[in-house]
Amino acid sequence: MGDYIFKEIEKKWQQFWEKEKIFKAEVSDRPKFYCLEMFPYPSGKIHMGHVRNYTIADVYSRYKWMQGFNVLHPMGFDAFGQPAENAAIKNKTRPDIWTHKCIEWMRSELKKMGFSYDWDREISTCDSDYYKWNQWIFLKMFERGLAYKKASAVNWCPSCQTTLANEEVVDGGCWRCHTEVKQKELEQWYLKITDYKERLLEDLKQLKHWPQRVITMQTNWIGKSQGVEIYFRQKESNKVIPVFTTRVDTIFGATYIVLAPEHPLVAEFIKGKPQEKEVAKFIAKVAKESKVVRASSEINLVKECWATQENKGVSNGLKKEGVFTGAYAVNPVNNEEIPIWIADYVLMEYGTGAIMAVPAHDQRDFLFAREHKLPMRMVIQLSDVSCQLTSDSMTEAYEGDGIQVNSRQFNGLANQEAKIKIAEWMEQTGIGKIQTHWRLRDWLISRQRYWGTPIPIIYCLKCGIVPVPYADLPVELPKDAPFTGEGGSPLEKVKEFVEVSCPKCKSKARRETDTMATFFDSSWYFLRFCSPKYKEAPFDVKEAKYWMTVEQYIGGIEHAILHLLYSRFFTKFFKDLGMVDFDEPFQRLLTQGMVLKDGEVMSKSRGNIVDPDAIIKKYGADSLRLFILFAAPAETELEWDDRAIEGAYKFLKRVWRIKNNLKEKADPAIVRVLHKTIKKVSEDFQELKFNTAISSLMELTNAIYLSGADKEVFSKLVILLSPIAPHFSEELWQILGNKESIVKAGWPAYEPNLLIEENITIVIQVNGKLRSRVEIPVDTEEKKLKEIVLSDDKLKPWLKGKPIKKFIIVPKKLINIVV
RNA sequence: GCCGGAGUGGCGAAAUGGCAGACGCGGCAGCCUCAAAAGCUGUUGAGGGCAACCUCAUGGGGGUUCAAGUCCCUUCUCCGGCACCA
Repeated sequence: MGDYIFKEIEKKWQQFWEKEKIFKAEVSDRPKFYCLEMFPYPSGKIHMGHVRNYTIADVYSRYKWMQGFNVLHPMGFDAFGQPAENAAIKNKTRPDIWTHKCIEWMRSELKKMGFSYDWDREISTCDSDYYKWNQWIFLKMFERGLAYKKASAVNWCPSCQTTLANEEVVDGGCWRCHTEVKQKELEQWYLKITDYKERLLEDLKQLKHWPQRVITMQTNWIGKSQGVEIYFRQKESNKVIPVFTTRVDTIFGATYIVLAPEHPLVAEFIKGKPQEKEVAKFIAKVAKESKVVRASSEINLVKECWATQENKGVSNGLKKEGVFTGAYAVNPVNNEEIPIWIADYVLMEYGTGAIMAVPAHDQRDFLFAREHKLPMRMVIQLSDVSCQLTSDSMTEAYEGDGIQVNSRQFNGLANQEAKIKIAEWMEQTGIGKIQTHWRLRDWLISRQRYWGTPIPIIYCLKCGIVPVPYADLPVELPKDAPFTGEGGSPLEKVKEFVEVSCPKCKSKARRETDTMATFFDSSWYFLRFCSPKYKEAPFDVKEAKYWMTVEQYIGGIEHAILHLLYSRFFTKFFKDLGMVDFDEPFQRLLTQGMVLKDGEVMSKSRGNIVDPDAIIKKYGADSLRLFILFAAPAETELEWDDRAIEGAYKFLKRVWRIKNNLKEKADPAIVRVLHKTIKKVSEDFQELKFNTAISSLMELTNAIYLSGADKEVFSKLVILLSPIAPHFSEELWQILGNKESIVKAGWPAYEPNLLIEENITIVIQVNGKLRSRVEIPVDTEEKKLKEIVLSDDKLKPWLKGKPIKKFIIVPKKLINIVV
């Protein structure tokens, strides 16, 4: 019979699946399963990262189909974004035309992989049917005060000519083009994600099946820290200076306080003092250093500059510069007068912009105090009396736990206990207030770009900011906009778009020309997939109730913060609107590893890209799928290997040949191996451990090569292989005489009785070292077993003349004799 | 600096505390062939031994245990996240 001609086979079955709508998802009374992968940006070509991501999801979906679930496995395109504009400038085309061309091409490439999508549910975020609902959601948020406009210094990418969210600044550069990010004062739209900070943090606990590292990253990003705001006063003016600390137990050790250079009270404090000039000079100098350098991750660069310095035991390599203001503050717990300094290591945007400095117990304060010869006082002592710290002998701050000293009525308490007691005492006396600070900031969504969702807002001279009425949605992007590549949004230059009449008073008004960050689009697409053509709302509440939540979500780790945090935020917002009844959209998350070539990420600039299309042409999609699953566990990095893909292809051919040599009746031994394999593959699929599932399928195949298989055994092998190599398996399934798709064949069950072996091999160790093994019937009694073992010739030299101290029996496995 | 994760043959990798290296790639040998390709069968951690077999091996050093790649302590290296966050 025929050879394995993957080209014909793959085309045939792709057409079959599409025509027969095998993977159509419809609400039914069967148990549902929603398997979702992060939808791609339509750049035109798929890369190995897509192949890996979507193959993992596809195998799992097909496995769920075969188990009898009603599976929702949709695909769409995250189609807004800057490359379309860049292409428009470069190729003198329109972004919509370019994007749709890319989508078409990409869709055909995905189809060549044989993925089991319900293509009837395809969405593109750049279609007004979709982005209309972005605008709808924005308006709902606007009504509730969750979308607001604010002037502030924002991250600005000079190359993309647009603003960036904090989450989009990576190592001080633009996440997309890596250009150094600048600060710019602008009026911009924000979403009040901070209103959800408690829930975003708290509900992480519900995510039992998310990778720990994603949970940790989000926790850090939200950055909750609990402490006390303490009210110091300036000596002369009696002005309150609030200071935030998480270490209220060290309050008696505060020997000076430090304000950020931008702190609003600074000017007042230095006025008329001899220090005035020097302080002003210092502030000017700090202001010149860009905020990016001081506050963002570009610190890495600065760190390198300081790397040559001696910085043993230093918590960070930055030098701390500062000046004395000439003013004094009063410590409210002991009325001590302490100097007020200004330093660049205190940031205005965190806490209150002022700190109490405790050099003995904070490393940064320690370094600063040493540099400027400021006093130091121990207030936490080691609990070990034989080993006590003194402020003179310390080479670094002691930040650990201990016993309170020099702390008046709190002396002798453990510092953790004192922390609570002091905080309570401060609340009672009004010295301070228990408070929580957060790292999370509101989400900046304005972009000065064309290819995105227009923000549905109109500016009227009389009425101010006016939302576009729901009935007027969508605010459509004008198709013809001038793409010059010069600064500013092309939308500003489209008169018909900008010039409108006010929806309220009908007078002349101006339309907002900013568009939304594309992460807005992807924050709710998983809900749209439940009812992609719904016309009344972003999604049909009834359909979403059936399909949501997503049982398995699969995508790259690069979205651990951005997309996954925003999606969680939107879900909570929809819950508040009463549209969904759950807190979290994604039950289980798998972050797949990257595909590398020669130890490096595949990229155009490195020139090490392996094109999936070329591999499909040479070996077929099934071999590619098999290889990419087999080469490494799903979560770890995968090294592309040109030779190993050949191995995958060989394996398929090897299975293919079995059909020519089927026996009438297979040996019972092979049937037992089959059932073992069914068990192993089922368990591994459930845990998305495809590499070991495949290796057990290879073992079964090897066993069949040794002793042969009958039709029954071979059919089962083909079924087990079908989620991985679907075209290949459908073809064999048909050759075996089946009329229906193998997807409908059902997932095989294993017979537990067949897994029980009659004879088992027991390993015998002497003093933990392997010395012999015996084969015995499963039900051998311990006494008998002991007899057999002790008469084993191989053991004689090891046991001779030595008394047996212990005889350990691990049932059905191992015996260890200790002599 | 803090928080995660990882270090196992030439390579990708397996191992509920119980035979380390399953499965595959590559290598070597053989069969088939005029030859090649394809395929099939062996073999393949290191060292020693004619052999049966022995010794050593999961980044390093300690420990717990009858038994450790796996648990604990310590240390080194690499990767990722956060970072003058008070």
